[in-house]
Amino acid sequence: MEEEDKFSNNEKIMSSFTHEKAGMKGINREKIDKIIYEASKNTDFFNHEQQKTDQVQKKIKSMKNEIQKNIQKGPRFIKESSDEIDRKIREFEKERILTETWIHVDMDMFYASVEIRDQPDLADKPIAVGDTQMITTANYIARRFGVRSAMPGFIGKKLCPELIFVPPNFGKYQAEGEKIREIFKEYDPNFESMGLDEANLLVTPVLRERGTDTHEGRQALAMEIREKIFVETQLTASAGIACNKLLAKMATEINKPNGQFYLQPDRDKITEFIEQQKVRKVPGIGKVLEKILNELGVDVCGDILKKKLEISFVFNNTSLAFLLKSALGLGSTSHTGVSEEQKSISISRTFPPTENIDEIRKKLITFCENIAKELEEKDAECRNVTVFIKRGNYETINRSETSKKLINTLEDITNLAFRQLETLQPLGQIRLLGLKVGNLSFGRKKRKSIQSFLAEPPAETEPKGVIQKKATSEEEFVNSFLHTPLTPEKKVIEDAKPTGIKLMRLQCPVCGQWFTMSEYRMSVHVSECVNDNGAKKRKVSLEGENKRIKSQKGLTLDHFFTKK
Amino acid sequence: MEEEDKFSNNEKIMSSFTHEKAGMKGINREKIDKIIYEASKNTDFFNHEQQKTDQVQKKIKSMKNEIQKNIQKGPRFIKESSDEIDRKIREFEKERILTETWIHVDMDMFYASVEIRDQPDLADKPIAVGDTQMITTANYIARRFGVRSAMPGFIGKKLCPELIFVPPNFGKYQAEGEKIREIFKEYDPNFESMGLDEANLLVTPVLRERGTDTHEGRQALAMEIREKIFVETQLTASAGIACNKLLAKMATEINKPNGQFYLQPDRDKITEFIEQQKVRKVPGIGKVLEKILNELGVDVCGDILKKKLEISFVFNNTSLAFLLKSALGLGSTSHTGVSEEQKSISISRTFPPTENIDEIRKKLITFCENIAKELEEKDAECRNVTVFIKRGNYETINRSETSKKLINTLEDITNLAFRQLETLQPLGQIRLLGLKVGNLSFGRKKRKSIQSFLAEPPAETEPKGVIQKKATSEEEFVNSFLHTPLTPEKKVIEDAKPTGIKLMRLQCPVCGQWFTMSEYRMSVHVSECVNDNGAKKRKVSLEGENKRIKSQKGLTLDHFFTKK
DNA sequence: ACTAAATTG
DNA sequence: ATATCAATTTAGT
DNA sequence: GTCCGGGCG
DNA sequence: TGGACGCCCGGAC
Ligand SMILES: Nc1ncnc2c1ncn2[C@H]1C[C@H](O)[C@@H](COP(=O)(O)OP(=O)(O)OP(=O)(O)O)O1
Ligand SMILES: Nc1ncnc2c1ncn2[C@H]1C[C@H](O)[C@@H](COP(=O)(O)OP(=O)(O)OP(=O)(O)O)O1
Ligand SMILES: [Mg+2]
Ligand SMILES: [Mg+2]
Ligand SMILES: [Mg+2]
Ligand SMILES: [Mg+2]
Repeated sequence: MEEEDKFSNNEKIMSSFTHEKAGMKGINREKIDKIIYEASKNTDFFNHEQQKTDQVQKKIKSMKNEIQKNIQKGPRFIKESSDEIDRKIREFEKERILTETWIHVDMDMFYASVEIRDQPDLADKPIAVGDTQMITTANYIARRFGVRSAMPGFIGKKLCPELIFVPPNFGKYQAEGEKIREIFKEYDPNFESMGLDEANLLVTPVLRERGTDTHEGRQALAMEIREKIFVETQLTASAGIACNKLLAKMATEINKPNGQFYLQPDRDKITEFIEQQKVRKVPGIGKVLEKILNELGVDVCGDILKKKLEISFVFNNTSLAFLLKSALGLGSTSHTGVSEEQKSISISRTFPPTENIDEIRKKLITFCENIAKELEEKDAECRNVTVFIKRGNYETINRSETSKKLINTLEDITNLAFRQLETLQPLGQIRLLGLKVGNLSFGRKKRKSIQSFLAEPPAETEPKGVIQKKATSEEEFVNSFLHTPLTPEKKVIEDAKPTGIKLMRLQCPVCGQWFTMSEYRMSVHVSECVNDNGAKKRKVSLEGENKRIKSQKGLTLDHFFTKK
Repeated sequence: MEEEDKFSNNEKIMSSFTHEKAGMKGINREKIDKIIYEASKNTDFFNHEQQKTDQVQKKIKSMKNEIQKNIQKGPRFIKESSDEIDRKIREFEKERILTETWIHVDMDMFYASVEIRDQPDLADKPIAVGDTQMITTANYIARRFGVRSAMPGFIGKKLCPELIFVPPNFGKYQAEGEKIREIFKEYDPNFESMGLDEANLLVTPVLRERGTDTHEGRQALAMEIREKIFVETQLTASAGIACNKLLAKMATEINKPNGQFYLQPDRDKITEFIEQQKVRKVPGIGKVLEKILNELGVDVCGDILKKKLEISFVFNNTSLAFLLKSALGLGSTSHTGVSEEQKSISISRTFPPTENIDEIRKKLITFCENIAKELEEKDAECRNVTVFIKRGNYETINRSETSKKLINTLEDITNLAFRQLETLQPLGQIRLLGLKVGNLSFGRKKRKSIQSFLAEPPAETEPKGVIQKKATSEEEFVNSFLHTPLTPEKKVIEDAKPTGIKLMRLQCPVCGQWFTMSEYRMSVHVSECVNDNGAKKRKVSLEGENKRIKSQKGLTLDHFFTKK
């Protein structure tokens, strides 16, 4: 009974492992949640999550309060407010554009897919890429057990005792990512990439050029892109086809994996689609905002319009516009002048909680070395240095300092970093340390003029360094990059969904190689093969360590919505 | 004809020398403006003013545009907007408080008054305190010619060839200011002082205590304060009595000089008063905002309500609220928790335009010395250093830098200042140099903890200084503080206005001294004189240089309006 | 400028 | 027992 | 945090 | 011929 209560309390705790996000309907959710709760309770992590949830609940309470306060201003005020919102909606609606076509492509269970391709024995087993600490992704078999991205491995194992952990090979994913981006480039040289395994392509020009800007033509094009990806990588992708970036992205998930969904560029069709989508599916609505909206009675996007008045009382104009546009299925239809330059470089590591300041210092030194090296590689300098930690109780704290002059040397970075580390003392138990540099300048060109050089402030670091030269204990980073040779797939890949591509093992009459591809695509291959194109590309391989993928620009709402 | 055109163009140039501000009705405005224009045209100053005016005109144009755009949204939108404003007005109106009494006291032609008191020969002549460069104030005789505060002396001389320039004696004004503040303190220990010569007093407690919280009692109290001031300083003051700070201040001017105005705490009386006041009289509305409002058809405060819709389209919520509250005669009725601590210290000087960087450097050094000295005197440190210049064309530019650590030494300040000076190069012709320090900390106490001390960043100044030790060329500062002995006034001071105090030369039967005072006040003096109070105070004199008055907190709207 | 929080893959 | 890491944006101060 | 501009006496 | 000085706040970036 006590347990019961705790659990039902806990149900309100926001979970990152939403059942709304990945592609699986009608799973034994209660059982999964119960297992997660049992594995979570009484941990520092859980405790911290609870505190965060409490904060959010407080916020929600004050929001509800604010709503009541506003409602009590009387029917007149409510009328005025409603009218104002409707006016906004009309404004937004005016900007609706249905004449562009976007295709959003996203690889299926990307990391897992790569691993399965290279170890076909895994194909029919539940797998997770990662370790008992953290799962980056899981295949669809494992997902049926509730296994998710961002779930600690030990919980995944509880949910699915058969679960096999595959250590990540980041280099491979990077390489596959480059391959698909090469393909994207053919269809839209300015494609917007939102992660290694996905991109939004404005394909209106291609469609017009080909004279296939029709319902069928658009779907055929998505199919073509996906096939090309499969040919180049032996990995399946899914796609969403719609008239703007937001809808294209949201459509992608509908027929995942290895499927695609075409949302007709029709006002009514769009409404029908969007109004029944869970708000959490909207990029930009994460677990916190979802929780808030749920508490306001908003479950699916259609509810946003139903509760627009309440929403307008508690969100600022930017957020209100964002939510209304989402609910209307309105999104950016043109390429956003996205700033290409990276804005920050960071490195962080989790370790067994320690209070030992000297250990921390050593780690920080190696972080500085890493960052300094990366700055040099990228011919960059920085002005801001941020040191951040996560306490034993999962509190995170960061301290930063902005230097007046550009810096890039190990010495300068180390000095600033250590100054910040000191401000964090006394440390107590700490489980993560991180270092970030920001305010980047690339290619030490933009020295405005001689004057600014004359006026350059002196270095803010002390000449005498705390630095221990070359403490390169890089054993954390594994060397496991080499691409495992392809093992030919025997089985014909089946696809139950009508949108799936019919794939089969076919031999190229020119090069004699076997491929898993559609018949259409084989014809393409043959002509390519004559020119000795396809084969070469597949030999590309990268060298380096098995680091995590860095320099992936963060996702922003700008990608999906037009600003104003 | 050409001249004509230029002049009529020029009429649109905003003049600081508004005819609305000081107390004089129906003067030969055209003639005055013409003279000012003739003296101004073809000067760098005028050219710069014109550029600023052009900028404002551009802004006004875009505002009018915005208004049109909004109006064209249709009657429905206009209705909604109007309703929203009316709702706001109703909200504001709810907070109206009529039960407090504020008395705002302001010395008449303050500096001039002091000079005339000490040189009674000047009493019947037009005088201006200042020099051919700049007039700080003028007596009422000179004002009739159009002579104004902030007017350059040579223009004043053109307007009034008889004008006599009296060099300022800042020390005296400071001393007189202290005297009146002593008096204010008796009536409201928390009085809010807005300048040397004025203050807002919340006198409700005194009135209640005395049982004189009536129309008559309030006016009598103002009279009493003014009389006391006259006794202590031989200077006349005017007063405004109203239910909030804003109205009290605005009321003060009505019967200036040597008069007072009582605005009854009655909704209708207030409306009648405020709606006919020129907007420029509202503290916070200066020449730019006045110009903008005028162009929108707003001349007097009543027009604000007439044009509230248009105003709401082009001003943000803060400004809109400010304007609406002004128009409603709503102001703060309680003491604002005003931050007492000074926020910045600055020094600046105008000189014949020069390009000589070394001269500038020398000046900057002496400024640094001044500032460092002042910091020491005030037991203060600073973090921000700002260097600013005014170019030959009156453009002003400032460059600032915030150090991570508190500084107060001559060396540190000099180094930061020079770094900023360099960023201003190439200087070109420059007519003013200034130095400001901000982010002040007083009484080097608030060292938060040991950690913050440990983490203190190293000094950001170079040890090797550009400093030339002791370049104390202080010949700019004149030693002219000694209080000129009082010359007894012969004439009986006349007062035409009913609110004026009947003043006459009276001899005290106790001390035998002659005073200019009312009979009522003489009775008070006699008893004071027995206790040897009044006499002593008058002997107080300050020592020091004839510097400008510093450390006078800037005026902010907070003083008059309630926030939120 | 600095800090915390939210979000994405 | 065991809860990532890189990157970005926004809002508050 | 920096810079500009408006405002007041 | 020639147009001050010291202080404050708010907005934009
Ligand atoms: N929280 C995370 N932490 C670290 N890596 C992640 C995380 N989420 C996703 N990734 C990595 C692993 C994924 O394979 C890859 C692409 O993410 P994503 O497209 O969202 O899922 P997925 O490709 O694994 O499955 P699917 O797209 O089929 O739902 O990014
Ligand atoms: N630009 C300026 N504007 C106003 N006053 C200034 C200026 N520069 C210096 N001062 C000084 C001189 C004034 O005597 C003193 C008080 O200002 P203020 O009360 O506005 O005018 P005033 O006391 O001279 O005349 P009155 O109050 O009778 O209109 O501040
Ligand atoms: Mg994916
Ligand atoms: Mg993805
Ligand atoms: Mg005055
Ligand atoms: Mg005054």
